[in-house]
Amino acid sequence: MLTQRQAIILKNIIRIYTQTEQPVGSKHLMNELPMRVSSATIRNDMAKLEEMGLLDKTHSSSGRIPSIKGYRYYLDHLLEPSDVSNNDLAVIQQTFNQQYQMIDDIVEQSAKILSTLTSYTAITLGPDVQDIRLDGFRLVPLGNHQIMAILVTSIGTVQNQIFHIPTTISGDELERAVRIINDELVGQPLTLVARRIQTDIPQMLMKYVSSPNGFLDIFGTILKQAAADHFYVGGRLNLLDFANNDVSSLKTLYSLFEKDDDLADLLKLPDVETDPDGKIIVRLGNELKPHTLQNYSLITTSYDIANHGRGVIALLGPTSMPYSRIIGLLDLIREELARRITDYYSDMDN
Amino acid sequence: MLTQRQAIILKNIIRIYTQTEQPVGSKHLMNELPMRVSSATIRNDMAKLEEMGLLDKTHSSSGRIPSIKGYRYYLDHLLEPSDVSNNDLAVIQQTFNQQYQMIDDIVEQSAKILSTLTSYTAITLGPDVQDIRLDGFRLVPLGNHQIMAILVTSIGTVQNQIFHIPTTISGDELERAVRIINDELVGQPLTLVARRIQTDIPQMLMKYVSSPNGFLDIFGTILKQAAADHFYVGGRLNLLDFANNDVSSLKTLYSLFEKDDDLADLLKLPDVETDPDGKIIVRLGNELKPHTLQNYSLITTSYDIANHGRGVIALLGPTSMPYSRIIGLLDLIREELARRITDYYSDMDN
DNA sequence: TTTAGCACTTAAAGACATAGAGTGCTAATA
DNA sequence: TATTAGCACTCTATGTCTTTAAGTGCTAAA
Repeated sequence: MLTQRQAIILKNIIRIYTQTEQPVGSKHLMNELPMRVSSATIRNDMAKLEEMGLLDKTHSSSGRIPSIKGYRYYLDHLLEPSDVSNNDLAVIQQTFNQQYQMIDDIVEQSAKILSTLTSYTAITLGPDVQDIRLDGFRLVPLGNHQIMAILVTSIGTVQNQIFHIPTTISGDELERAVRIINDELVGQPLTLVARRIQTDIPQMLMKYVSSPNGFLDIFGTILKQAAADHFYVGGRLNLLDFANNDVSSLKTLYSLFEKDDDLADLLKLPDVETDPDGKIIVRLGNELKPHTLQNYSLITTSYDIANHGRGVIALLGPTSMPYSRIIGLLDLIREELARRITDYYSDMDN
Repeated sequence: MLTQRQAIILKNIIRIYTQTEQPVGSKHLMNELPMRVSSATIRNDMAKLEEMGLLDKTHSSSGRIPSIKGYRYYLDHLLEPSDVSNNDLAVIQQTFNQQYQMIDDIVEQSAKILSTLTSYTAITLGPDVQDIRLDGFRLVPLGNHQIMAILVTSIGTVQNQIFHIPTTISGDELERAVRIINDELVGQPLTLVARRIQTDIPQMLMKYVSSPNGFLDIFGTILKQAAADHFYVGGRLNLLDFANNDVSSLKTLYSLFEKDDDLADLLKLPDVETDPDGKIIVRLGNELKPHTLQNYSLITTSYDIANHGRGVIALLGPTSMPYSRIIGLLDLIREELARRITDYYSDMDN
């Protein structure tokens, strides 16, 4: 257990180190503490904190820097989120205020706001409703043997892709196939739809369409896209500032951002199901699987939309972030994002 | 005028400097020349080349590095493109060989290949036909007051975007409006279409549709997208390697890649109209407007598709590139890209 | 015209001294 | 008993000096 003074010392070393990125010495720290103690006393406490593994030295006679364990202790026991500044508040309100064409635009916008205000890199994911249903499927002939396949889901997201179709498939057949898909599958959860196009649907199509395989390929492709998570990354370029010229880690991180599956692994929290209140979770580099993230810190949280699932907000930055401010900010944006999406749904319903 | 030996010396200094990034000294160079001369002779020639401004020194007793003027001279008078290696050739053939859904996929693929083979950053632009015509316009209702607008051009490119429509516009009206647009404008060049929706089309719509403005906004938006240039950038991450940790130039370059208009300014060659044979043009940093590009070099060329316009291929790299190899490579990819697109068109026509 | 030879220049690397910021420990103090 | 003043010690950062190696320019001979 830490004494109260040790806690204050740890807290302030972390605060100062975040600002200066330099080891903090006892004399310097003396002038930064809320109470008056001598540098020798601070030195004694620092030695104890180091013994406990909460502080490190860069060399035997250097000042102290927080260790990973020290950060962990700080995050678990000492951190108090601070209020969002008026300036930040104004930016958030103003930037969010606009007309959105679809939910994903709001989600994307929140990643932009978060990255702008923090100068780190933000990642957001739209609400992941367990029972997203198929709302409609269209094939639009574009001429030149091209068709555009469009799939709309019950939460308003739209997937589309252009396909080349061989001359052997007639427009008539396609139209019949689309009608069957819509008659049979609209209103059903995407998971069930995915199962059924493997099982009974092919036979059903067979009756009316001569070669259902090409058609099912198209539908399956776009269905898979619709069912997959789509992440938005804001402030990619900020990474250049806080990755200390570590080109190799930059490369792997940028590649990571392109792979939605890997991002999902990284962000989906193990206890996201059981944790109802969207708690903010900070994971330090060593606690993350890809060891590329060693010197970074990842803050994740989730937001709830009543009856419309739960999404994820995350922030990637250096280990030495001003956590108080950042977490206050994240909390506000979480609420704001949820509110905007809720508004969007209620606008849609009337 | 350079003597033959001076030319050889300049050429070899550039060659060695490209490999080592170190100043080249007379003794070292002596062992790298095709003929046997003493270091003193080389020193004399080097002094003359420096006098002419073709070489620089980093300090008074250092070896020589090529000056910008030296590179310019080399590019204009000494450079001989080398043949593409068998290995590169195999990569190009193999990577190009696949089924493409649309022309832009081929253009994008060529940017990827070029950046992979060079380790630099490639930018490509699809063929820019003067008389791209409107091939069709569709509005697909998606439910929830959303519609997808789709515009197809005569060269097979497709633009689509989702819009929110107010309840005041009826589906019937939209359908009528779409029919009028297609009847009146299909087959006409996009430039003319853009003009006509400012002039006579609004009145024409007025007769059949109560409020044509919302509709024209949608059509105008997507028309503008279809008429704009769409660039593909390959090997963005390679920039991290050859930008020497210059974070600020990295940021401006990455931002540049996002702005198609700025890229167009940069890449569209002044003499692209008058130059029929798609010559390869190298522009060094100081010859480019954005002074962010000071330490880089931009190689541009164009490719012709008979009756289907002309596109642009570009490569951004450090000033000290192995130009012989790069230019040979660029030339081959230019031909290959043109061939693939031509094949695509002829496949489409039967 | 070319080359050998030589004096000169400079950057890079190592050796060394010094200042400054920091520590740990001891002994005195409240 | 907890705190503090004092002091010896440690390590980095900085500056100076020296040496080495790679290079140059110039001169005189081939």
